[in-house]
Amino acid sequence: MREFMAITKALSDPNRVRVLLALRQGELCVCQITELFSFAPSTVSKHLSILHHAHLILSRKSERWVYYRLPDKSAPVAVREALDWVHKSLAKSAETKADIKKLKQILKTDLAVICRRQKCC
Amino acid sequence: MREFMAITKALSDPNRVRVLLALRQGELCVCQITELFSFAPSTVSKHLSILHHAHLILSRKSERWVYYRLPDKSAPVAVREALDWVHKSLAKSAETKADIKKLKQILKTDLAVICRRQKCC
DNA sequence: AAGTCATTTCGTCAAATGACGAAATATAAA
DNA sequence: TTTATATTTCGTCATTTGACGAAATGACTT
Repeated sequence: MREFMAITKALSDPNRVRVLLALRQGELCVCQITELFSFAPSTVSKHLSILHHAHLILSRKSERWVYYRLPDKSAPVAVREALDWVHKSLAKSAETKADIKKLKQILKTDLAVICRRQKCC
Repeated sequence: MREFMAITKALSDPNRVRVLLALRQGELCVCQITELFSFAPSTVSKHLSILHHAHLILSRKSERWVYYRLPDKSAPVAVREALDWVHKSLAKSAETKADIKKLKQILKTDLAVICRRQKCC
């Protein structure tokens, strides 16, 4: 029950759901997600930690960056089913399409450039 | 997206999830659910209205009482999948078993008696 | 037509949530 | 070893949420 509620609470914020849908395109580092959302890095980090706590995403550190990704088949059943449900329900939504479009642009740009950009404005 | 978030927000409170699991036993009226939860009737009513708004439950008025039930196959896909996911994840949990046990006792008692009982203490 | 009763709506209040910026942390670069 | 940089943690604040009781609603009974 506690684990299940961690999942539903994680899914109860639209921006966290957007993260899950964005990660279907492949793993992303915090600054790429921050760029996608136009939120403060600390805000994005908090959202990611809530998703991570619910085991809906996994993290990996490499060089200067922390990457988050969706879990594989070995994830708990409740997690896998939640992720499938989210994707099935929203993959075709306008919001998801817009995010994926913006994400494609972000992925074209060098990581270091994106991160540095977030310092000034 | 809006409909989907209505569902996830509805599922983000454990008491609302408990309602969905209880309704697997068959339709229940507000005072029976109130009895199960030991909350104020107004609180239960609010929870039910949130579930109803997300289309996770249906309502029916008969004689003096309002009955709530789970929807049938004709419900939206996202709703059906959510309900299946909840049930699959929690049907065997300790909390669910305890609720069902208490519910069986409640169902043995006459509706009018239960409702009247909620006036005094 | 008035009264009763189950439920809902409204207003209030404490607690939780989600946003931010500043400071702390940890790792890579110089 | 110092500096730079990406991320996280912390404290603050406005908003939302979930609880309650009181009052309103709406449908049977009488």
